[in-house]
Amino acid sequence: MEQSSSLTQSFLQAKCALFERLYDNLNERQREAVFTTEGPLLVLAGAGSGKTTVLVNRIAHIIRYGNSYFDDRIPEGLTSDEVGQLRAALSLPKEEIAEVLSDYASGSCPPWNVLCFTFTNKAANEMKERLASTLGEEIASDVWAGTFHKICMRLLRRFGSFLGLSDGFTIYDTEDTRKTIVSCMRKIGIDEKRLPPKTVMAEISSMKNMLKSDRECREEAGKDFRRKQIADIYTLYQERLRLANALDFDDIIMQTVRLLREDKSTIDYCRRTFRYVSVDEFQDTNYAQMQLIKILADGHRNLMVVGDDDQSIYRFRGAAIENILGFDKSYPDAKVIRLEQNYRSTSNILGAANSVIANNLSRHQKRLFSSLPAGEKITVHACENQIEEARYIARKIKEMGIRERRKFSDFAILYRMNSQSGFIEQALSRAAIPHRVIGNVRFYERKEVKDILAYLTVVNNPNDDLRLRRIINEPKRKIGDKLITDVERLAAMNGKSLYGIASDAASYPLIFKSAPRLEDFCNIIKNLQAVAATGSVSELVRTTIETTGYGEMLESEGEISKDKLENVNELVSDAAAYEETHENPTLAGFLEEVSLVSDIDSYDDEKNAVVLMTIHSAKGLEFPVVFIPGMEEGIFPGSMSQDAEDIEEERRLAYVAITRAKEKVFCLRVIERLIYGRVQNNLPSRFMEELPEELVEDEELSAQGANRPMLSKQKKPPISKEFSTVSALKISADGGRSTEKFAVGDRVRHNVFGGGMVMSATEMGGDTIYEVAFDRVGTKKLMASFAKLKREE
DNA sequence: CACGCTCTGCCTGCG
DNA sequence: GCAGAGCGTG
Repeated sequence: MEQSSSLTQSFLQAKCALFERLYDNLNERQREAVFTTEGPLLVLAGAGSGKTTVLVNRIAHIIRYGNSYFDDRIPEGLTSDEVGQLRAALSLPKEEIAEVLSDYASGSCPPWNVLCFTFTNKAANEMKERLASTLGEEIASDVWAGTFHKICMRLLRRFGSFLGLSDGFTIYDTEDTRKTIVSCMRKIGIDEKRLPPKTVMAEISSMKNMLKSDRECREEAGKDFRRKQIADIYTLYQERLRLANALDFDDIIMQTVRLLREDKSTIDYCRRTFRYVSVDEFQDTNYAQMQLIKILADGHRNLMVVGDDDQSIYRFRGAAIENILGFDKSYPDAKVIRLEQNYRSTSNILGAANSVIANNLSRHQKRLFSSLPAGEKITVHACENQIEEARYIARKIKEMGIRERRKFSDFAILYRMNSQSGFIEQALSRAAIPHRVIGNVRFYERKEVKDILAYLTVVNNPNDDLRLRRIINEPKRKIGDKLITDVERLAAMNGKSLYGIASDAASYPLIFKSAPRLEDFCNIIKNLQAVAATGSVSELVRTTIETTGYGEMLESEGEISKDKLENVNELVSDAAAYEETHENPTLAGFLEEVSLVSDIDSYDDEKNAVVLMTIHSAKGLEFPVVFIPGMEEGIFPGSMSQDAEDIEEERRLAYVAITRAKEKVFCLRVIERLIYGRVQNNLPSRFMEELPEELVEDEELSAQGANRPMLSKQKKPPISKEFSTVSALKISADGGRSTEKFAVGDRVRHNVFGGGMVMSATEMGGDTIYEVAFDRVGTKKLMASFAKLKREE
């Protein structure tokens, strides 16, 4: 007894020591997260704290060893010799330790029992690649790793018939959704001016994110007319989706939750399959996704979520930061592990980022630290205008490229909005600096690409009226609006799809005359369906371009449509690439793949080029040198952010931007900004002011603009003759002097427009122009001497 | 039915 | 300042 107890002790010690040795490239906290395979686990992973490493190692660990680290059982018939050998194994190279451990591990887990939600496809692919290098290609490919949408689509394709979804259902993108909603509104007779489709879309989307059906939406609306209208549109919209055999992005999640709640065979399958569930970028999940996670994880309760509340930047899209802030309420027994050591950025950069984010109130308290040297200070710089700002960036890239022998791919330019890229692209081109822009117009959203995809969708799912409408007269086939409307009317009357009517046009007197044209179109589709049934996807794409006349149309347009032709042909190679990377390539699979890619998925850090993208896209990436142009009030934070919560989100965005950098950060701003065709003089961003002075190197005056006075923290603002901005704080300080002055943030009242809030104040020719966001009529610019603004009590 | 003119309305953006 | 939508005309 004595003997065996000490043997047990020795064995367990040796086993744990071996596991620790196996992961000695991780720190203690990271290792703990890897070993904690059972039960709910929240990993609060600060920026650059090795979150992905933990996630990958943990999954590999689960598959290989299960809960072996904490499992106190010992293998049967273990001898003291074996334990001695185990101890001796500590000196072996890691691969051999791994071998030895698998002999003694008490558990392992088939890869298909492991589920991991990632934020982008790119993250999922990277994860699979990293798993492949430790576990081998075959095992890695059996892990369920993907975005919420990918995983849900897999479940919907398999079990969706329960919900009435038939094979080959379509995914509606934002544009399809918008068009459908507009058409629903017209049907009901709701004025698009009074109720913008954009608002309706956002409302319906947020209802779906809250898992609310149209019925619940209507019940909640009560007497609220507007909300009742939205509920009506919601109902009709869902009806349209159902008829078209389509789902929108929000439905993919919502319907999956429904499926799991209502269909026993689905939930049984999932509970059986997903023994281990992990979620990356947990701070950006929404309510529906959280419910999905709970349903899936509640069988085995082996749920690990990783995230950083400070990097939650999708609130505007429904992400519920409460998911991460209140995880311990959903799972009171959750273990919490904080990863606070940053391995990415210099301590100056981290100090700057910490100091900015410290201004946020709603967050998990934590303090990231870096063991890297101080490094360079943050450079803060003001330029005269956006052209100068762009040139400044180009010049710095050249300088640092030569002096510090940097590659172009060391540099990233991260901005608040895509429209900021234009000037910078120009400057980089002129300076012959290779660069790539991520985002802007997404490839799959270009008209010509969407047109070809619409053909493919119709081939796959002829009932998709929306896509059919898109292409029935593209290229022109003399099928005009009048005729389409007639076909639509017949379709509604007979309960058929547009295609159903068009393919049988001769039987309807109303459109009998046009039957040949409609039937010609249907024959094109039928022929393509035949190709789809026998040939490859890429062949189908090529045939589509040829037989629909689309390619011919583009060719005949010559030079103007050269790019379009290229894009369309690019689609053929995309299809070929899809065929190569998938085991059972199908048209439906290709279309799904295409609907679910994001622009960041195409980012390839191997290419030696400067990269331009929004801060949102840069989440999860890192670069040696980061430029952040447009650090101005009204841009970053944007003019749309008003309440404290919006500002906190913007601040998190600033935090994300700064923490992307490993070695150097440039914060840039512009004195005179041309925006929406107007000149704006923005104040420096408050986030710039929040940088600690000792970590900042002020390079305020650009070489070109040195002869002109500039705004700076210390200097008084300049009063140039025709146009200049006065610091809002200044106005506030001088407030009570002569005529009443208002500061940014003040509540004011206007005779006609009513109450509102001052958004900006600009001195101009002795007068002050206030930009006021009125509660009822939106934002207006007013001259102080005319507007007769009063302070609102 | 196609073209061209005017009007509007603008962030970020999973998939 | 620019693109996309709506409207009127040839």
